[in-house]
Amino acid sequence: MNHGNWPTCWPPLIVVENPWELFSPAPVSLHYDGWVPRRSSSKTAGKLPDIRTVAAVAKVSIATVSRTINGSSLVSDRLKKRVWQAIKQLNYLPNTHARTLVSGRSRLFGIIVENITNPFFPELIRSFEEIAVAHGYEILVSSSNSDAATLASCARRMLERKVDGVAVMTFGEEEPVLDQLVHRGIPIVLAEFKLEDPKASTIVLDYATGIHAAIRHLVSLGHRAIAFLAGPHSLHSAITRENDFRTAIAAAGLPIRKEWVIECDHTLKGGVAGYEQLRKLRNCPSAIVCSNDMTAIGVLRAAYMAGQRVPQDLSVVGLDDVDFAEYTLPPLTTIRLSRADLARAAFEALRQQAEDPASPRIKREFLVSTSLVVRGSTAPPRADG
Amino acid sequence: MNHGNWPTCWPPLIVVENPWELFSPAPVSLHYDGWVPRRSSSKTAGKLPDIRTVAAVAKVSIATVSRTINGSSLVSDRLKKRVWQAIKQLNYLPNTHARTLVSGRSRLFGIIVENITNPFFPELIRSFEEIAVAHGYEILVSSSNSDAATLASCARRMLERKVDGVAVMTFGEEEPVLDQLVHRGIPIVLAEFKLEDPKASTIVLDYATGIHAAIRHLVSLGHRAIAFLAGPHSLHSAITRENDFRTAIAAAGLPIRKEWVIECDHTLKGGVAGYEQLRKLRNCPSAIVCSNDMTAIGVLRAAYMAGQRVPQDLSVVGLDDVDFAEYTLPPLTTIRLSRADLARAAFEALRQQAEDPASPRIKREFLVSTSLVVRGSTAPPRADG
DNA sequence: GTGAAAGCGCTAACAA
DNA sequence: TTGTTAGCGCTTTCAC
Repeated sequence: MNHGNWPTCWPPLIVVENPWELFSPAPVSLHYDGWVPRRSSSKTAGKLPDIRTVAAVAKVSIATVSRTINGSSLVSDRLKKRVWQAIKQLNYLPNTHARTLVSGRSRLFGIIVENITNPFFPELIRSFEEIAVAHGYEILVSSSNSDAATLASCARRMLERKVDGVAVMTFGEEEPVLDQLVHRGIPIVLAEFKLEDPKASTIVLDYATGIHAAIRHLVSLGHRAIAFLAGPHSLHSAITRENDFRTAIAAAGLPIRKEWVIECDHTLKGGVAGYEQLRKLRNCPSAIVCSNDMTAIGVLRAAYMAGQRVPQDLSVVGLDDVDFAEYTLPPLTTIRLSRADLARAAFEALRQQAEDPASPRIKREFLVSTSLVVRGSTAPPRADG
Repeated sequence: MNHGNWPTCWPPLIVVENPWELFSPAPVSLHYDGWVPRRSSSKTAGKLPDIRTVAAVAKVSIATVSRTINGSSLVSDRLKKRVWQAIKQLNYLPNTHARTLVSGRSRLFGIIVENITNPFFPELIRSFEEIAVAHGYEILVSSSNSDAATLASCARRMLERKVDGVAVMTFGEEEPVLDQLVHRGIPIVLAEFKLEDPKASTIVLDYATGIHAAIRHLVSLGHRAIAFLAGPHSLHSAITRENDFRTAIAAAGLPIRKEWVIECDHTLKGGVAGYEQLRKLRNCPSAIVCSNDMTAIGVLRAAYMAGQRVPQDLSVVGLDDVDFAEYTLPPLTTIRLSRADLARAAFEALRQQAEDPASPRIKREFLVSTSLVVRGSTAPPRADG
């Protein structure tokens, strides 16, 4: 099979001028003249056209049809044209399951996300889907909802569907599925978790750059009491973010108080809870950096309910830069983690492994960086703060 | 194939106590004693176990393995047990593509959404996935991004993957794909669009109830100048919502000014633009009802930037009640459209058609209602308003 | 109850 | 270049 030539649109633009005509509902009139169906015609009647039907109409062998579809160069232009005409006329669509069965490749990539209702992930999925479709792949999406059993079930289903690779975008909860996936020799990409397996790639997320920039920004504004609402410690990524925060604070020569670092859960609710815990403190910080945007938005909400104004009374910084961040009140200052970059890296990692596993120069590690986006939720602290 | 018995977890709980043990990475030691592989052993070596491997280990025929897997009652308990043991031992997973190829059913449902980055849809997808997985189905997600070509491509890919049905959740842009889907005899469900085809079902959305409640709420608060930020007129649902708004306003005995109904595009940006257009008016309305929550959140943002306070200076009502609505500033009063109900209806419609297409009492129409959720974005208008 | 065997629609190896 | 043919892994008759 010619993997490099899998047509992205159907049929490929080169051959047929307007591929979307294919989908016209016009009744198809077949010209089988002289062709005798291999099986009883009563069985064939009313069925969708298959490769044999196309071959019969185009008066070629099924191998030629297959070669044409797969962009093999071994077909003469004359036959190629006839085949595409027949395909068009019959409104034929190849059966992916059959192709997968014989070729051993499904052109399906799985993507498992932590929680699809966190806007970070739909944006990631959208980018991933766009890239995949552009390369002739389909995607299977699953949301693990941070539950080990669900995650395991996602993985099993993907295995049954014979995906060519899985992007595990759970940011640190992946252990339970790794074994099965790796054991079956399926290419995987992980975010932030290195695995000593030839089929596993890693996307290293450089949070440090963005977090350091955020701290510098806050310090230059005059803040000295900066809190951190961390993500759940079950997530590698949450721990990395917290560590980067600590390093940045230390680099700025600032103290870290134990009670200023609170473990939340990356949800809106968690942000509210974290804020309330912070408010109880005698020495309340003047700025809060959050492990993700959902937490930050929760803080915005809680501060509003408590009558504290952002940014006058309190500065808030998020992390992710979800589309929404621009529309919060006030617009959220946040550390951007590009979904498009992440999706690109994940896809590239999988594609390499799936299409050229033997290549000696496979890239096993991808870097995605972060940067600070300053909006309206940060300002100098109050003089008496 | 026994469709009613497709196991939801693997292997079914009835037979094996802890199915997740299956995924243990423990090296599998095979006992092929006496069994001769059908093809050369060099080819079989290193390959994933298939149904023949299981049959050999369990010392039964592949037919028995197949029957066991599919929950056929024609297998004795003795053999059933042996088969499940072999499956467990080999860590065997059936190949979905092969099953689909021969059975003609993929146990795959497609779901096409308008725009996955609108939080309404991830929530819908999550519910749909949960229900589908619980019934042994897998889902294929696609986002049409309100683009006809993309939509057509989604549909074609789903057709190639031989989905058993498609939920077209684009709320009124579906025409381009309907033909192909219906033409191929695939069951489909549409939101709000009735199609005269035996394979098509419709989910009727009763916006009127929620919209009437919203208008009554606003009127009881004292509002008389109520604007509507509509969705794009290319969407059936947007038009329905607008009509229901007009009816509700008329029912309340209020006037509708032409300039108070503005066509937006259901995005955050659209809400901002709509608000700004409204602000230019001499007789500015004291309340704005929006065709969806994204628009309403955009309005909240624009009003904040313009220095208008919500709800003191302006009341805002959304529609959808996305998870976020509770966390906007102020919390958004909105008309709830339950994603869970919608997902349930969509799945049920597809399942019926897919599993029992001949049934005389197939339900072709499902109703999902709406209700008003009052939060903090509505209040009496200013005395001078 | 159980097994043997015929394909599902397609690709790839081999022939011509 | 083109065609013939053997399966991919499974379900499903049809025998026994």
